Amino acid sequence: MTNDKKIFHKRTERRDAAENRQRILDAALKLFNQSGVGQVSMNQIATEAKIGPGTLYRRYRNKGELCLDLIKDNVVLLFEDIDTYLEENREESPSLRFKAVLSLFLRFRENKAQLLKGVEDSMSTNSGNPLTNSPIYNELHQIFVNLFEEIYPPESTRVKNAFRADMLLLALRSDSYLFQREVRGYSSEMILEQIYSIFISNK
Amino acid sequence: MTNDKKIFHKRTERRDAAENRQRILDAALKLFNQSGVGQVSMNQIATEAKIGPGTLYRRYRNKGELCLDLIKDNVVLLFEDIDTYLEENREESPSLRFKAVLSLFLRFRENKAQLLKGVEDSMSTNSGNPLTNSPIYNELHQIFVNLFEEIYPPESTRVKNAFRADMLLLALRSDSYLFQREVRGYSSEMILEQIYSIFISNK
DNA sequence: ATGATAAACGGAGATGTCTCCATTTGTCAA
DNA sequence: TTGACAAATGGAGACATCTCCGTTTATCAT
Repeated sequence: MTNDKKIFHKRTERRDAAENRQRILDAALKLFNQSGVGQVSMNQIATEAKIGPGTLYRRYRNKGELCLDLIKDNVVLLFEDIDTYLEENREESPSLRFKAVLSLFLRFRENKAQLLKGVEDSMSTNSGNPLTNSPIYNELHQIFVNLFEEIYPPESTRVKNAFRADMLLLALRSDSYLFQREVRGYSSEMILEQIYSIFISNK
Repeated sequence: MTNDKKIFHKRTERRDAAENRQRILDAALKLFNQSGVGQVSMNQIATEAKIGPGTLYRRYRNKGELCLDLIKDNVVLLFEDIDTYLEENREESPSLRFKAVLSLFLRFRENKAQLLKGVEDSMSTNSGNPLTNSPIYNELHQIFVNLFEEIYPPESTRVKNAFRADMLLLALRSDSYLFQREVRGYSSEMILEQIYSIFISNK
């Protein structure tokens, strides 16, 4: 343990780097609370953290990565919650478990709406599709595929469950979720209900 | 006709303005073909068209509006095709008409993939949701809602058809369509089939 | 024709993203 | 302790978006 660095020939994070990291996180959080994630530029964050822009960009290639770092703990918790629920409720029907997972995610989405939008916005600006690149969505995709496989056995449906899960994830992305929330005026619960009914054919 | 301007107290577009408009369109088309829509900046277009950046931005608030102008004719044609089809096939089943409209749109999407992506990209960067702001998607939304109402009478489904249409339009957006096309490796026909099967419950 | 006027123009500049690289600094081995 | 080296730094600068505003110009009424 004390010798990890020797054993693996890997240097530990330099002390000044660790300090800067924390200063960045503090600065970002402060500015985000002050003006909203969308309004804050990387430059402002660098200035507030008293570091050069280059330093900031080496650590976080864009604002999305910074936002992701800021919610990393919550993401881990979310997936722990999901795993726990799924393990403790193996006996429940797949559709009920599906709804529960959806519900857990939507709660998370409501809590971290701004930062999550920050993540997705720069993902789509910088590197194609949020679906592909965000680890969050990849992991969710796997979870939903598994549930769908129980509900729609591959031999009984013309739709590939990976595709079905892709469609579901579209509905959970910030832009579409917030659109339903703000433009169409749905509550979180109503959105859940609608999504559920579309993806679980209620025979 | 010769007196529209007098009658309506509206000046006609100035000659130099009209010339510039055409120069912009030509320049944009040339550069787009040369390097791809995504790689070309507004500055480059302004330079190529031999006008100042301010002039370009007054006419088109962003690259998306320019792209939209470039495909406006095709958009009109698309909706004419859809209207014609729907009028000539009133007797067909709603699901068949649904699939046909989907097919017409996907053909359009394949033809104008780059420019359409250009439109949607700046829509989402600049003004929230492509769903809301693009006239194309608004009109499609209406068409799909009408078809859904035939297939799923409001009293028989828990899902609002406006919501269903919103979900469908998500699947038709550039980023998700191209994701299926390029990452998942589906052909246009396979995507059509999958979307159809998800939104038309095949009892 | 011509002058008043609204429209169009262009380019400077504010702000933002992101890269590059000369310089500094912490760390580890000797 | 020290010096070599990898890691980290910061800021200049390349480009991009987009705005603002003083200047030019086409058009219409007279």
